[in-house]
Amino acid sequence: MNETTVKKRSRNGQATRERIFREALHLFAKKGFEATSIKDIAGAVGVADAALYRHFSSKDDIASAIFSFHYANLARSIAVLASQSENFAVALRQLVTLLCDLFDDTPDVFAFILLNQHDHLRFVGDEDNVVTALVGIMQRAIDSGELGIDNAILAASIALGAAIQPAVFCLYGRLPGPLGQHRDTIEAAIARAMNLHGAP
Amino acid sequence: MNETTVKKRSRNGQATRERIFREALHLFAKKGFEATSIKDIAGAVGVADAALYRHFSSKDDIASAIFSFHYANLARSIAVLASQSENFAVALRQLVTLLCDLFDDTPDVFAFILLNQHDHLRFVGDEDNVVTALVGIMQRAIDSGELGIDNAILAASIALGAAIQPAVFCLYGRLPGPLGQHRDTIEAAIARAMNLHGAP
DNA sequence: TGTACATCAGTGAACGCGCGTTCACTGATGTAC
DNA sequence: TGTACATCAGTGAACGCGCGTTCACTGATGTAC
Repeated sequence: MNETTVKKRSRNGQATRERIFREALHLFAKKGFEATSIKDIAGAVGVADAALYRHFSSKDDIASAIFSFHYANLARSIAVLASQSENFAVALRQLVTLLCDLFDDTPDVFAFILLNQHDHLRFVGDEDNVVTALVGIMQRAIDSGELGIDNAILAASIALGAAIQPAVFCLYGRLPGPLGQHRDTIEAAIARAMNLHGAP
Repeated sequence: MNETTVKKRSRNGQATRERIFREALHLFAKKGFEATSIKDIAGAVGVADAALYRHFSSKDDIASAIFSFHYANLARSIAVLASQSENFAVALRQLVTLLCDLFDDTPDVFAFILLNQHDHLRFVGDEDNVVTALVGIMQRAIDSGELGIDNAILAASIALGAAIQPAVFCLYGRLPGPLGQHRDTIEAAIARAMNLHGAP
């Protein structure tokens, strides 16, 4: 035991809160919400179980906070990309790039959203909603004549599935990573699926 | 209390086993495995909790039996469809039809497999495996020159995602059902995505 | 056909375990004067 | 600057609850002779 191992007691709870946030994300992504206990999280952070309750009101609250933060983040990125792309083809390319990067750079975030979406999506409104943003992209492309599928929601689901399922295959080791190496193939396939027409 | 309500005691445990199988599937599909208790299942079946252990060795055993049965069933259907289709385009059409029918006819089965795949897929071998069957279809189409994506696994993931995500949207009420009404659009989109060429 | 016994499906109560959560408490850090 | 007090992050032990599972038992059904 030298002096560097002495427990520091800081009043900056924000730092601990962020470590809980990060470690819980990691465990939830790896094992799932139910299979992760409060003790697991506290152990990973290096504090007693009870300390978690200084920063979050419950186990559910931890998961909700993590999901809301990252999901809203993703939704906002998609909305920004949509508003900044000069046409539908570019928007599709950037969307695929965004999802590939998310998967390759922060696999925990990707896996967590993927695994836990069903428990949280019903609490997410239309604001900062990934699906809403995607459907918006599709509807604009229909209106401008660039998209050759007349149902925006259906088109959004097809494009999303075609982009996400390769990531799922990567996650479970069926497809070698990084996902980015398949980006061009995925993007081209989605572009064909969407039956692109040049804007009139 | 008339005589028709008197509890019958039959020695045919198979019938009870099948009711457990069906009710558990329904509850797992609706609420998920963790959120469904042994009491829930027993209540739905109309027996005491302990009776379940005459037919299955544990709660996990119930879920495993249900998953194995239906997943292997699906995998075999896909393998049959693959072996009986005269070309890749027909196989794709039949695959989409199969998945749409599965969703519309037995939504519980679809939802259960979708929600619980991650807990069970690692115990599934290559025999009777949905992904293996799909990749086989893709590889044959690559060999025959019909498929314009050179990575069979990647192509399988894109096609699967494009077919399944619309079902997920249906399941969560974002896309109006039945899924079958979108079958032609989905199938055409996947065919384009796969960059079909006529067999030489 | 009657009788004695074995088997089977199902019961109700209890068990132990792990979980999320609470509680009184500690000691370091910040603050008012 | 010193002192008294308030606040904060963190602790260890305990709690209660619900869960999956077990157990001894029941009574109807099947079977051997």
